[in-house]
Amino acid sequence: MPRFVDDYLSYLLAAASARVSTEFHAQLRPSGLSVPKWRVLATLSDGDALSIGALARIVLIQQPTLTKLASRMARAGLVELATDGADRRRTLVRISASGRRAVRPLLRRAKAHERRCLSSYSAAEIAKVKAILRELLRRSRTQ
Amino acid sequence: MPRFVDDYLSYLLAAASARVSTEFHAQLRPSGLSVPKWRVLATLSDGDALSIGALARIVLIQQPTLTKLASRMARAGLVELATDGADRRRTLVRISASGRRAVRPLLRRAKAHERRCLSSYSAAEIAKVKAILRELLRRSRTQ
DNA sequence: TCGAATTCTATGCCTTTTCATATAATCGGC
DNA sequence: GCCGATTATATGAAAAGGCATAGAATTCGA
Repeated sequence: MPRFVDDYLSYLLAAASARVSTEFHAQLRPSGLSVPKWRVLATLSDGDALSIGALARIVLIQQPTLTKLASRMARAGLVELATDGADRRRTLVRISASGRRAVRPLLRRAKAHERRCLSSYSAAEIAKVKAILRELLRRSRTQ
Repeated sequence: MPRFVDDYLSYLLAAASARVSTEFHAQLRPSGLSVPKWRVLATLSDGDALSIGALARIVLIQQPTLTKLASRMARAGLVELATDGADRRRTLVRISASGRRAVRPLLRRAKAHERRCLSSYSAAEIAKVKAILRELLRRSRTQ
């Protein structure tokens, strides 16, 4: 007997997400990074500094939680915090050299992990799913 | 400039999942249920009792966390706990009458919310995405 | 049927998150 | 330029979660 959740979009997304990221989580352990820390570093790895609020929206963490996470990461030397000169309410978060060193090998592993997860799908299928996920995001953002 | 995460499957899944369930979360607030409580009740709503471990796997919560959540929910009268007679290591969790009353309107709302999220996709697209998500789950389960 | 190995849940300690709100800076209209 | 409204972040107390492990029941092989 199928349960309610078995056909429920929200559940399928949560389950697929949990499965994929839990598998990768195991690869994270040796580096000592938690999942939230990894997400922050991965997000900051290829861009410039972001404000607390902007970063929180991207990494799917609430603002007060990110404020605390960022300050722990700053204490650990993974990121650097600075007040935005243009808008002094803002705190900018930037990846540090040491954060960059920590995240570099993980980015490679993450890409490899994704390839494994998707290895049996065609490029067209992968593109289709990603497009639908992006579209779901875009749509709900503007609602 | 696209960030690393923008094309990263794990992120797209997490983001889509977060977006969809956060929207629904707002509808959950009046009932006083947290997302984990809602998931437990929705899972138990259409089936029989489940053991702590089986339920934890379904609702994507770790076992010690679920042990604590279930006991809070039992204290709140939403579920009932009982030792499994057939295997006395097991604790069975069953939805109570009051839990059922609490979850019934939410199940309707959840279905409506899902329809809204997916309203602009064709039936074929929806089926395709759900199939791929289920396949991702099936595959990683057996690895 | 005995005992080691396995499975299932509970627990304790510590870390992290949440919720509500305070504080600080900026914006907009006058 | 000033003031109320808005936006951005920080903070504090309480709740929840994570990890390691203990305890209890079951299983399986000899």
